[in-house]
Amino acid sequence: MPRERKSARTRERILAAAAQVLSRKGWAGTRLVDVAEVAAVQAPAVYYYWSSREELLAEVVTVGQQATLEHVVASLAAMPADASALDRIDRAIAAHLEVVLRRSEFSLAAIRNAAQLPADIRERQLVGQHAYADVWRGLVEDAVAAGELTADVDARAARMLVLGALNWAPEWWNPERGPVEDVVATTQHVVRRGLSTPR
Amino acid sequence: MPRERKSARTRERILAAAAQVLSRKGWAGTRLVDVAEVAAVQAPAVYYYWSSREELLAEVVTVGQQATLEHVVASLAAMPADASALDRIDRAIAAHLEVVLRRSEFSLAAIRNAAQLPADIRERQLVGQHAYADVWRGLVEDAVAAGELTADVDARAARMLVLGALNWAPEWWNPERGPVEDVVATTQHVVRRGLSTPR
DNA sequence: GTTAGAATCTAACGAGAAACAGATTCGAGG
DNA sequence: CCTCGAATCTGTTTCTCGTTAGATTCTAAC
Repeated sequence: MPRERKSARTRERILAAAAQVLSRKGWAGTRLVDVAEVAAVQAPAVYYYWSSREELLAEVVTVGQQATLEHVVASLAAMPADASALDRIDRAIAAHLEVVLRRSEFSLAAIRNAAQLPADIRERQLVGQHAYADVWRGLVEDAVAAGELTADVDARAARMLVLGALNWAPEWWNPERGPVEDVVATTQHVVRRGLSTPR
Repeated sequence: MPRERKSARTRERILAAAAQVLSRKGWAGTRLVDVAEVAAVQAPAVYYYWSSREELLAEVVTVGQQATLEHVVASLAAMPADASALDRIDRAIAAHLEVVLRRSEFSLAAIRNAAQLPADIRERQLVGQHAYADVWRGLVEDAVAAGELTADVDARAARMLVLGALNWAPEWWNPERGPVEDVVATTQHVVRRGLSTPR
């Protein structure tokens, strides 16, 4: 097996281990020894791939954040151009939940630690967060403009309530309770009713 | 001024300071020096009131958790006995939001750190969490039984989606954007529509 | 095989923070 | 005033953990 591959795999293993520990122990509580143990490696091996603990953890957060943005954007891009605004919201809900429930360690690490990041990293994180918020703002605005979505509630609040419900899902869902698809369906159902124009 | 009062006030000041730091820095990142600085006291003063750092932080979490439970239960108890199930849910939403948005430091400390608690404290915390979940389970079951609430979605998932939206609110709401009452109204509106039986 | 470089380890240092001990100030009652 | 105890501080100890240095093993190419 080629050298590059093996090295890259070790790097991924450490990164995944860091995500796991970070999501459970928090930013300050994540010790390199624990990360190393999960990755089946000694702590100093981390310094072969990252220049500091902070950089490793920052990468975990970035990956966790980007994964959601990219998957949602890609899912939306894959839809037919004439899809209705509400259908696009349904799709975004599904995509968001798929990431946070399936790649939950990275997502959880990013979500749970957002408020605890050191100032400089927090700043970078906010940029990505705003980019993602823009996607949803667009989705909601389109739906309101198309009359498919009720205009009698504060759009920002409504949007954040939905995102809150989505981000919270990993806290209570676990695979043993049933397939991701069921949660997705329920969420789409509730959100669609909650936001759509009453007839 | 009586001695007891002053002493009790210092204790409260330290506890509030701990809540503030804990909500921003996370369980492991909360240093006694920082707490002490916010409380305008030296670090060892903490040991006059608590036997360890862990006990202080645990109390913050307990208070943050209990505050929500108690306020919601008290609000529901104050309602007329013949209130409809949906009205009771509206009231619970309002009460929950009032606590997490107004007493946000304790709530945030409890919510954000729930997953990072040391095992023994986490266990105690789960007991309270289940007690609170029971209250909501009851609310939802009553509404379904009364036919005021749609029975065609998974009740547990729906309940957790709502609680997620509520718990997430402090992450995006801030007083400058407008009064708590507005958020409460929007939330009640969206949830009521999201869960109620389609006509 | 041998070697060079990549990958990983073992051992040790040093900063930072919790906890403890003892000294000190403050404030109410005699 | 003066004293006694409550409340808080200063100085010190101990331990944990990130980081560094240097040694060591593994692997691909010649």
